[in-house]
Amino acid sequence: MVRRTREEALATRETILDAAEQVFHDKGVAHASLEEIAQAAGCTRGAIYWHFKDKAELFDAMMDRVVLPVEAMLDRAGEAGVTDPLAILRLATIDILERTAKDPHLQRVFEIAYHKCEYTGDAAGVRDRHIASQSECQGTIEAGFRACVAQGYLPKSVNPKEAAIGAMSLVSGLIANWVLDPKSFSLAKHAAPLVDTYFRGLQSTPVVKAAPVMKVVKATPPAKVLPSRRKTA
Amino acid sequence: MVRRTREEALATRETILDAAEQVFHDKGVAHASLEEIAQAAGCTRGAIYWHFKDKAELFDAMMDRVVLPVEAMLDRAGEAGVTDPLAILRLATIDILERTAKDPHLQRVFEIAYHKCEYTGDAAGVRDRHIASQSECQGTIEAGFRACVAQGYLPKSVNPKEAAIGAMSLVSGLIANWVLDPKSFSLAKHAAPLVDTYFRGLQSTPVVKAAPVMKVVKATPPAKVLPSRRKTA
DNA sequence: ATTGACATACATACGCGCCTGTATGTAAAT
DNA sequence: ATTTACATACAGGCGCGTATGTATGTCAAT
Repeated sequence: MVRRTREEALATRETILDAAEQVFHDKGVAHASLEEIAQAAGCTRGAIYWHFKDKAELFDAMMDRVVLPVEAMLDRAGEAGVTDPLAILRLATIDILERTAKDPHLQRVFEIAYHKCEYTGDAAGVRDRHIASQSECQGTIEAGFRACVAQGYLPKSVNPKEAAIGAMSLVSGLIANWVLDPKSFSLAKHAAPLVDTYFRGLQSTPVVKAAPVMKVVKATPPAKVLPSRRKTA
Repeated sequence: MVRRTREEALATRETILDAAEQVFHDKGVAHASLEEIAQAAGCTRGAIYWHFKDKAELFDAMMDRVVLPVEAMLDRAGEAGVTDPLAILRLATIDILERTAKDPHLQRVFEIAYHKCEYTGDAAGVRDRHIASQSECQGTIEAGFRACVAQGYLPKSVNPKEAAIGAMSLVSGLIANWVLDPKSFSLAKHAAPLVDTYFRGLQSTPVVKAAPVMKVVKATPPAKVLPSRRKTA
């Protein structure tokens, strides 16, 4: 009755990860007990403690299983494209959104990461991991936009870092809002148009760049003082 | 030593809310115990249970204190503007971001809402509340964009709902990413340019709108079949 | 203006369930 | 025979909800 071969052990490990994904999604990470997860996996807590040190390590393993492939994909998109990096960025961005719209696995994990998990001090590893992941992704996209500017696909006035921040925020915001309430709108339908809208905005960036100019006027007279609305108390 | 007048009671209520905000932020909502909150507030759990039914109600009250004013502000922006609704939307959007960049109070609450709180089944009220809030906000913005299209501030080809989804996602994504790691970029500096980028994208929306056209050709020969990506399941 | 009765605004104490971590048992694989 | 891959058993703590205690504020009646 009990299974013991190496591959069977790996199978139960995967089963536990599946169960964790399910229970984390239903109850939230903090409120999920290892007993529930074991029950969902058809084993006991003993099996979980054999494969993982504690809940945090289980969570990490569960995330890795899904996030690592996605990150690898993004990296490949970043390194390969020398021809038309803008199109590559566009496709990669839309691809993530459409992939999310289709894959229930991705949906669950994104929902856990965005809405069922507390980035708190005790499990700081989780938070650091997310930050690092974001930061890396951010860097990749920024490099892409830099290439776009260098090769003339975007105006010189575009700030690559800023463009990357906007793109990341738009995409992560879309995913977070959609998984929170999937019936509020169709991610599949709006993904490409919205990304295109943002990219068109980048292409039409004006050439002002007024910031670095120093001392345009020595002393500005207080002509029309705007009504200050501070004091939120 | 003990305080009993009405206003003193209200004061301790506020103190408890402050403490809850602090502890929720530090430990996460699920991991925060009422004992910790009471200790931070300089009282006992008895006081908390006097003012609030349980942790969920305490959380709700804490959020209300900050969110309600913001929502009220948004509503005012939505109803008032008949002249140039696009400018009003732009200002309101940027205002929320800049206000967030300045107000530590808002920052903490946003960080709690986005990263320190599990939208799980047991406290479904929290999730529903967030969804309702988002939905209302979404509707307000959508109405604004609709007015923009009607008054010619945006092309007819702009889909107001889609535009609102994008705006909401961009803003919430920006806030979520920034509060997660405030030193990764300056929200105050990039807020206005990024919003403007998105709005420029909307203004330059092409006039395709191919969807509503019916039966252009009776039977389309499969000349070049695009890879269909429907099937959201 | 006192006084008593009642409500208010908490503090304290208790019981309970749940969950965690570990220690131990055990049968099959190697 | 030893290790693997779990299942079972045990001890402990923590946090929640509630019940109860209590000192003060409030207010009407006198």
